[in-house]
Amino acid sequence: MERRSINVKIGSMTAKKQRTERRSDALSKERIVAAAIEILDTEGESGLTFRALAARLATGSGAIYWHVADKNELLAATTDHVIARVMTRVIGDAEPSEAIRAIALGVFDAIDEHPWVGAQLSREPWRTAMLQIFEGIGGRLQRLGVPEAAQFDAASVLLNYILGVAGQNAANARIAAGDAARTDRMTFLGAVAARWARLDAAEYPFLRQVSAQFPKHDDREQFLAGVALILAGIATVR
Amino acid sequence: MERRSINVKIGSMTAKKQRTERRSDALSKERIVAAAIEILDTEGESGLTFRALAARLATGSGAIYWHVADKNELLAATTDHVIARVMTRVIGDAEPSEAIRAIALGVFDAIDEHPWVGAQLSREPWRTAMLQIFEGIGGRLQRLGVPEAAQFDAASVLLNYILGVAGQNAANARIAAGDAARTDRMTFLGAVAARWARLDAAEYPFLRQVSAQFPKHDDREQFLAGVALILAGIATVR
DNA sequence: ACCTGAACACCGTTCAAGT
DNA sequence: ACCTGAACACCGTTCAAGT
Repeated sequence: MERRSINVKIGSMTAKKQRTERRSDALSKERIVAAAIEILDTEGESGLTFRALAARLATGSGAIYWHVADKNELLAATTDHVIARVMTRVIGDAEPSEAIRAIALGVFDAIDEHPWVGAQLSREPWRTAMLQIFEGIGGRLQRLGVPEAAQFDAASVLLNYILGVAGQNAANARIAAGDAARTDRMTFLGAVAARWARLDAAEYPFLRQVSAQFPKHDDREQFLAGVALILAGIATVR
Repeated sequence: MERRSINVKIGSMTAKKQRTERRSDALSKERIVAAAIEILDTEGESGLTFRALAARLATGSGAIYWHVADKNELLAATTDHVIARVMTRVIGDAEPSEAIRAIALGVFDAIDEHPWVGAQLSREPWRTAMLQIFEGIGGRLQRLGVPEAAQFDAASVLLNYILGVAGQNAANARIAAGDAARTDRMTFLGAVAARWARLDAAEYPFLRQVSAQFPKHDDREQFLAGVALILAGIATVR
């Protein structure tokens, strides 16, 4: 099948020697995860089916189950993969609060690139991806001098805030993708703002007021502003 | 069908006169939403299918589509219904920061009761449910004296934090429900903590330390501590 | 040990046909 | 106007059979 030629570049770079000596393009969890990420990025969450994945890997759909327990594990593995990359890139000896900002931003940008991660992160908690983020944040809070009794709560606020934003970005991307196939960011925000502006003035005064700033605002900046606000609150207890 | 007798109590209390004069137990969006909520509460998200819903309503599965566009709208309507109840209960003239705490807690408790709401809230944003929460928070921030330029960011942090926690609670409930059918809260938390304690000490020092406090901690208290932390951060800019 | 692909038990959604 | 329920086009998952 000519599909094979596409797959050559998918695996772990070149066809380095596998543990088994079978065909060099043998299936492996890594190749499956890589292919799944490609599908998720290009076709969206609904595009990832075992049939589509099998077709891309030029194999039978049942073969995937030899390497992966089920779709849940597959999705969790793709999320872990994306987040693990982010976290290794973020490792460094920056000043703690700066490091926290870097972690948050790294996750934000990763989700901007792979919106489906935002949904998955919340769906399967206590997996490697979340633990790495939590650990990264918690460690910096310790070095920041947050008293031990407050560290757990402080790390939790930051983590949950990040998860909340992640979920929203995933949802927005899903909506934008569905909308006439080619709605860009600005027109999407504009449409939301316009809808808010049309809301009942008595019932939604705040939303109407805010609708004016909405199209101008930058999600990434607002996300960072939120992190700063939370860090300011944490500074209060140390 | 004897199912009918069950359904009598499901609708809008007693069979008040309908707009149409047909059978008093005629289908309506409200009855469908109420039945869907019952299924979601008792069988979980995966239990809500159009076939199950139709069976409970003693009708054909196609009939539901006369009142509801598709499953997405059905889920959004159930979420709006649950959150709307919370928000009307919360309305009052409490001191602003106290009102914000009440809104947050109201949403938290609603999700504790209907875990699926936590997942749905993030899945379909910019719907009535989220707008009501956002408006409620934003309005109190104004009254709290937060400068106008900071109101949007401040309301967003709080909203996203709530959404993050909501998503986690939904996921935890889903896991607990799957686990041997009858894992209670404490043993679930204990299991998570035990797993954390077993993590590599070099890679996850923070998680290992925190694992000791984890079983003792109260999600609700921790949620409130997070709200307080964010409010403290917001107080910084006013 | 690993892969194949037909088969199974479901889904959401549609739609001709009824009342 | 509203409801019925068979039919359609999918799913994830299993498993006997192959190499």
